[in-house]
Amino acid sequence: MANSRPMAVSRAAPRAQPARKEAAPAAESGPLQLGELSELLGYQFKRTQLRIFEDFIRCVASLQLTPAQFSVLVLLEKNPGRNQTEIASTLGILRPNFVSMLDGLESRKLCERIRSPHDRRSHQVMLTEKGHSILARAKRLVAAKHESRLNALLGDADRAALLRILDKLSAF
Amino acid sequence: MANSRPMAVSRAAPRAQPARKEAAPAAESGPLQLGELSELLGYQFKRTQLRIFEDFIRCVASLQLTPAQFSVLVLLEKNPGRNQTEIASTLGILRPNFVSMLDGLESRKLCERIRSPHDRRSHQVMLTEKGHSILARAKRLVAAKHESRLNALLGDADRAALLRILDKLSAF
DNA sequence: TATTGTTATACTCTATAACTATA
DNA sequence: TATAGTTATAGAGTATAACAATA
Repeated sequence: MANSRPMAVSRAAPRAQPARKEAAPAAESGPLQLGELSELLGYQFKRTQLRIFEDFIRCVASLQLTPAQFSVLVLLEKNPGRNQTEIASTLGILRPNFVSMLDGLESRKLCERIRSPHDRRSHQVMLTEKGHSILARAKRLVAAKHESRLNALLGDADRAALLRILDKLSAF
Repeated sequence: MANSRPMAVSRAAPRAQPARKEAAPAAESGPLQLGELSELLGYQFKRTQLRIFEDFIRCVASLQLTPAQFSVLVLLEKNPGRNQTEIASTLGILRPNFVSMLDGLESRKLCERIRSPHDRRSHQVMLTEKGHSILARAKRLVAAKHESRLNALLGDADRAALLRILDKLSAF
């Protein structure tokens, strides 16, 4: 999990040019220049997303839940009785890969599969009492440690702006 | 690469409650409710980032460059002669994993490793002429197809706001 | 002794094909 | 025949330990 903490993705100190020289020869030491990566949305998105997930994992470490597992539990809570195909596809998880994921959650008694009486091919998936309880605790940890830290850094205005922009990007 | 195109992460149509009933029983059909995932920055970040990378890959498909390979080429252009450890760590890539990545680029004659005369343990990595050329073409494709599509969707103001917020989040 | 590049390895994610049981 | 869940499998991506050459 602990990767080599990479540089600060800083936009600062653009290193003044030697005035006359063309094609700046690049520094021979010190931090590297990111060049156009600084303004490449995909690059910045990826790096930021990794940091956010790292923090999420750290914040709910006591409950041993990954971001993906958390997202499944949230979906089960809000949509009890839906089948595996529906849950998986909503989260962008391929059905074959969702099987072992559910196995993990079910073996921990956080959710259960129940053969649907209406269509015996499918499973109605739902949280157990323990699943509800763990999810509630996870939400509290996320709100108190993870989201609050993000909010403190961003401020209410930028957090709202970010969510609005992310929503806009859902059409991308 | 082509995953099951997941739902629209929409924030719309919150499904009016039946007025008196408590604990809304959740829809029995139709799209699932995302619940608190709608406002979970990490979740929205991840989904958006995947879409952005998919588009990037599609846009530079003719040059067969992944986002990671592109980022290496950009870094080599701006920082010629740096060693593998420096390049890799700047991009958050672990040194062992960077070896095969460089092998791939070098076998395509896009870059070359040169034993440093000052420290014969290390390699000075630099773009070849072909590497410069491919990178220039890649940048044009990214600007003309990828970034322009993002900009069209976001608008200048939101693009700038997003980059500013991402920069703020680099301290996270 | 410490560092650079490297190999080997393992674990997670993601992706596709194909099977079974139901419909 | 089509669909839900499943198995098997393959390929990325990511992580750690350890080795040879060099400092």
